[in-house]
Amino acid sequence: MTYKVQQKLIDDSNKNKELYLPSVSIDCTVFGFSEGILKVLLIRLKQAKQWGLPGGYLKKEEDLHTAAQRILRDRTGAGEIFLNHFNTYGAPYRSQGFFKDYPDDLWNKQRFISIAYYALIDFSTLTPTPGEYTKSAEWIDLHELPELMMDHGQILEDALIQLRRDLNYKPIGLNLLPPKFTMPELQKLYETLLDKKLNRGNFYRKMMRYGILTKLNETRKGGAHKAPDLYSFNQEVYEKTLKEGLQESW
Amino acid sequence: MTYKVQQKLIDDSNKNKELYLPSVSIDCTVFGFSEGILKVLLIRLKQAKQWGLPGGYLKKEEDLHTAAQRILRDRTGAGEIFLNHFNTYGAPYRSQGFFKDYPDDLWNKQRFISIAYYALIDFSTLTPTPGEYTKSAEWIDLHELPELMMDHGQILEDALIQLRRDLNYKPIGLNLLPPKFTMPELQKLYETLLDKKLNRGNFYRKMMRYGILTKLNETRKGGAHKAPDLYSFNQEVYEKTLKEGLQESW
DNA sequence: TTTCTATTGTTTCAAAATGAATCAATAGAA
DNA sequence: TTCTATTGATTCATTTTGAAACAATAGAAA
Repeated sequence: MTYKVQQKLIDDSNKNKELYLPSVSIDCTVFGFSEGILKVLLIRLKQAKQWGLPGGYLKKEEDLHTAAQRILRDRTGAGEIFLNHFNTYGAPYRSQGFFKDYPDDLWNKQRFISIAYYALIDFSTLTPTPGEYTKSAEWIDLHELPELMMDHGQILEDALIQLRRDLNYKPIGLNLLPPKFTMPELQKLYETLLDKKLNRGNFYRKMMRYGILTKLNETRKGGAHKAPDLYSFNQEVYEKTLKEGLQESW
Repeated sequence: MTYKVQQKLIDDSNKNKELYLPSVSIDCTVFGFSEGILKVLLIRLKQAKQWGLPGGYLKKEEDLHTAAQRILRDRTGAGEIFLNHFNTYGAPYRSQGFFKDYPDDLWNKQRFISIAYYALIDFSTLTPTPGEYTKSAEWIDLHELPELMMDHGQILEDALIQLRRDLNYKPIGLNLLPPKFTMPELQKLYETLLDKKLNRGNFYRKMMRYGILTKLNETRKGGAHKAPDLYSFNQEVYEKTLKEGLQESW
């Protein structure tokens, strides 16, 4: 490691110690959907070979959600995003492998308990731009995942499981469709997130029964074949459903 | 505050700083069920007026789940308990009110991000005993909750919501019944956790369909009226169901 | 302009699940 | 021996689901 790199590390380390709460980090799994393709936002830190989830630290007086938003914004330029906390990762030596070539007194090398969030956005509206510490920031297709640093592979896997489970409880994902959308578009979203084909008629019927959609007097012309109807959310019912959930079972 | 109390505080503070990771704490919401009554394990710290959830800190090289287990054991004497992480609480000044009369350099007064777990056990098998820092540790009926310290009221409320939701996914709670149990006992458990009456015939039918129960060739004699059949879990199917969940919906 | 075709909107019908009620069996109490 | 409350299990109507069908239609092809 050159002297210059070494010095930058020490400077950053001191700055971090000043600014951030020790022991706590935040990792965000940002899923991106567009036209039937599901991607995830990954970054590569400078000097790192492996990809990882965008993450960061918590400022000493900062709220957790605010921090998660800020970290995402720094990495991606994304604005207000609906973030869901789903798990916490704190195995004692989870970062040991990653930092093995770094000095032990590096602030970043201490043990961190990482609070994990996931989010879902439209990747076509966002071109990731690498930030100060990252050499790459890209949307990676979920079917072409590289090996990830530390326990980020596990975090990503868990996030996807949680996202799929949440689909049963919340009209999640609707917030990444445009204001007006068609039933096939909505179905495609569900199929992509679940990685599973759904029956068209049954999907239509079930969605309509939830009552969260308002059918507009417009169709999406332009494509070949029959023009599909356009829908928007019934914002009122949508909010209510977000709180109460789609189904109960017991 | 007397000199002696003050000195103890400082000693503990130094000991804590030595032993534990900064910024991270753990809170456990332990629900206790027995004979149709649902309670929660609450403690009162020495010098504290309000009740709170049993919580503690994470040792510098300790695993999160191990720490949660240890904290629970210290407070309750409980052995191996199935703990579920459900949320994290980290509002910047969440403990400010509680510690307002304490010196600012007290280790415990720093900002903590609390990792929250819930557990479910049979309260009749466990008599809580106050530990070193607690003057009381008791099972409190869920319908007679006192006001709790800090954000513990919120944590408890969230834990119950999560527990109820998990009932749809996991045969949770079964682990707090004795090895042999009756269908009415199982139903009572569900009714208590959900705070809702369930139809007897339908509950029976649904439970049987899951296939997680094995009917034994025994009945529970002794009570008045017809003796109910005894069941045990089909351990194999139980494990599988824990992984895959009871229902999918999509 | 007419015909064709793939896609969409909606319905149908059988199968499965659910809700509510019923009936037979039975352990202990009267 | 009879009575009674509870349990095990089933019935039946209703609702939901799964799978398929049919009608409508925008643009492509002829």
